[in-house]
Amino acid sequence: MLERDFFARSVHEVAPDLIGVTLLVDGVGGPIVEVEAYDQGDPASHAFRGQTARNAVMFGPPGYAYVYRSYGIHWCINFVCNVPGRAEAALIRALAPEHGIEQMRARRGLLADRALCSGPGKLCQALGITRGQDGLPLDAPPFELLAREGTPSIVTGPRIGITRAVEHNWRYGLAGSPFLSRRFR
DNA sequence: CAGTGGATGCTCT
DNA sequence: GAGCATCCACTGT
Repeated sequence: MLERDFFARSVHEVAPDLIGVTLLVDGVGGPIVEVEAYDQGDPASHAFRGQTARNAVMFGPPGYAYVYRSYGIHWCINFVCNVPGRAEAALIRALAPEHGIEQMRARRGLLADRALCSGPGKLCQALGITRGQDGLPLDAPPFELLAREGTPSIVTGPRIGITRAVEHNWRYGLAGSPFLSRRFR
């Protein structure tokens, strides 16, 4: 498991450190290969305009899951970072499917491995993440986070799917991974 | 491969 | 009533 205070830091430190960390939900998942950072004062962040019912978890303590519905169809999961009130979070965008691949296929349909978790919405569908996991701590079931071994080679670039604050290179990925949602330029 | 548009539900203006 | 931290199918090269 990750150290208790892993998430009690700036999201800009946590996000790259998440690359290579294994995320499991009820034993299904694999090493994270793509993450985006959203911080306080970030016009692209859900927390930018203050606390609401939807984003309340972002304003709470670090080390918790913030799950929201995207485009009315998909679910996306964030890990809350920093200290309460700072409302920073790392969006988990892709992982390498290694554990429970059969269950992922059952949830996603018969797809190539590289299509199972290569996007925030796909990843949540493959791991069975919904509103039911919003606000749950990351150091207790159904979650399991396993520290990475070694230091991965990390690439950065602009975040995807946003219209504001596009200038920041706050998207982090595992260099050369075939499981990214999109290539890095 | 690149580009486009529809599906769909909820939040906030 | 607008606008999404998306995905997939479909079009045209």
